[in-house]
Amino acid sequence: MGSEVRVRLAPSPTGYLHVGGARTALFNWLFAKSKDGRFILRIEDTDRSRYQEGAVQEILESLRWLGLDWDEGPEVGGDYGPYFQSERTETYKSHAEQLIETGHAYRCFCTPDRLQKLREEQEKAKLPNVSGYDRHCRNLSTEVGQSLLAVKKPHVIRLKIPFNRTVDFHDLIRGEIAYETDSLDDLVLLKSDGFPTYHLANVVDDHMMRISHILRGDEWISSTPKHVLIYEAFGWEPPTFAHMPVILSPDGGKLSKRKGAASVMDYKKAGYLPQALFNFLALLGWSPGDDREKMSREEITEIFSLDRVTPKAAVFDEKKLEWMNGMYMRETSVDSILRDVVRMWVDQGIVARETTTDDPYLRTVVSLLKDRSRTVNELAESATYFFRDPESYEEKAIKKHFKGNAAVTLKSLCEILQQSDSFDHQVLEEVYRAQAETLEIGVGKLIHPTRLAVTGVSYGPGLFELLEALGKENVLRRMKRAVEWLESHQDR
RNA sequence: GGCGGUAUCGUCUAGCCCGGUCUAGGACGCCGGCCUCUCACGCCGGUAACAGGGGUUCAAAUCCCCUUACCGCUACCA
Repeated sequence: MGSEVRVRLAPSPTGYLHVGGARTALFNWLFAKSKDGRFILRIEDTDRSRYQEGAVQEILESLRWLGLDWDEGPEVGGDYGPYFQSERTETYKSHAEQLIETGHAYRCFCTPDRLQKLREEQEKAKLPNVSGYDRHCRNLSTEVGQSLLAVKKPHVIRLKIPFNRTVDFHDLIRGEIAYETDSLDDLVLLKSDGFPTYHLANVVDDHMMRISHILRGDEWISSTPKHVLIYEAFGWEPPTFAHMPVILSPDGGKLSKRKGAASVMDYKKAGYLPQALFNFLALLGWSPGDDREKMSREEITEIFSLDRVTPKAAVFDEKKLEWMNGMYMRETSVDSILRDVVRMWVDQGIVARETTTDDPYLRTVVSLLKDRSRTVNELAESATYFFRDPESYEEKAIKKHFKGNAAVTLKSLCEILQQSDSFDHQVLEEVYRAQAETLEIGVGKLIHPTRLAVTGVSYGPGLFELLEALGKENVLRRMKRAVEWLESHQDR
C-alpha cells in the first residue's frame, strides 16, 4: 500500500480562496478521486505577519461549497496531524538542527539590514549570474558561531546549496526541468522567530504526511529545485511534481477583485451554482479529449487525467461560465435555490423579512423564472413584477405593443377575464385564442399588450402561466391601470 | 539583468508525443436565420487561429534551432 496516492492542498490563510486556488484544489481532488487516493488539506500558517483572521474559515467554506471534501485536515483530523503548520514548529526546528549536524545547513547571523544593502549593491552592479545571499556565514568558524549563539544573537538557518551541479526533476505536465545549483542561493530554512519558511515546512510535512504527488501552481516551479535539494539533504525521496498553469483575468493579468469576482465566495454571491463553477473550472486547463463540455462530477472524476492538463495559462471567461451556469439552472431543482432566492428578495425589500420558503407562490415564481435565468441573482432580480405592480413600461415595448387601439383591446380583455371563473393557464389560453379569432387578429396582438400591461416588460415566462400565477385580482388591476395610462398618453 | 515557464480562432480548447487522414475540429461570444405569444432554450448557417524566421523531410500545426511576446521566480511571503 506504499504506492497510495496522497495529495494535498496547502493554502496559507492570508485571505480568501480565489478561483486559481480553487482550480488547484479541484485538480488535486480530482486526481485523488480518480486514483482512489486521499485528498489532504493542510494550512500553511507559518507567516504570522500575513495571517488574517477568518481566512481559514473562508477557505474551508469555499471548498465545501464546491464539494471538495478532504479526507484529512482541519475539522476532520487524520493520522498525520496536526494539519496546521503553526502547531508543528518543534518538528521543523529539530529538522533544521538535524541538517546543521549533517553538514547540509548552517546558522546565519546576518542582519536584515545587511541583506538589504547587499541586494541594493547587487542591483546596482547588475552583475550577470549574481543573485541572492553572498554566503557570508557559510564559512564562519565554529568558535565565532558558538560565541554568537551564546550571546543569543538572532539568526536563521540556511541550506548549503551544493556548488556546480545540475538539479533536475520531472514535472508530470511539463516534462524534465533542470537548474544549475550555482544559480540558486542559500535559502533560509528557519526564520529568526523560530518559524520555518515555506520551503522547509512544506518539504518536512509532505514527507511526514506521505504525500505522493505535489500538484501546485506554476509559480512554484522555480522553488522546486530548492525543495529537491532539501529532500536530498534529508536523504528522502521527493514526491512527484506537477505544476498547474495559472488563471488570468480577461486582460491577461492576474485575477483580482477589481476586475470582477476573484474569490470563490464572490461567485457564490453573484448567484453561480457550485456544480457550474466546478464544471467550468475543470475545463480550464483540462479537457476530456473529446467534445464533451457539460459533465457531472462523477463523469469528470472518472476520466480525469493529469496528462490531459495543458501547461498554458488560461483566461477566465466569465461569459462562458454564465452560459454553463444557465445550463445548470435549468436542471437544478426549485428547492435547491429557493432559500437563496428568498434571501435576496428579503434583502431587496421585495418580500417581508419573515417570509418562509414554504409559500407555494414563491415556488411557482422560481419555477417560472428558473429556466430562463443564467444565475440565481438574475432570477431574483427579474422577479419584481411578481410582487409589485409595474411602475413604468419598457420604452421600446410601448411603441410596439401599446400602439393603435391597445386601450380598447385591453379593456375588452378585462371584461372577458372578469367573467372567467377559472384562471387556469389552459383556460386562459383558450379564452385568448377565441377572442383573437373573434377579432380576426393574431393571438400575439393580445398577448403582447397584456404582458406589457401586467409586467411592464416585453419578455418573461409564457403569458398564461404568468397570469395564472399572478391571479385574477392582480391581473385585472394591472390591466386597468395600463388602460388608464394609455388614455392619459393618447397623444404619444 | 539572471534563471525558468508558455506560445492554435477575441476567449476555453482538440490536434502535436506516434509528421501525410488538418482546405485545422468543438465550445463560449458575436452576426444572420428557423422555431415561437415574448424572452430563454433548441436547431441551421456565418465569423475567426497554427507568434515570426530559419532548417530537417517527398510532406510540418506536428521534429530541431533562433528570435519575439507574455508570465513566474530572483524575501527571515506563501
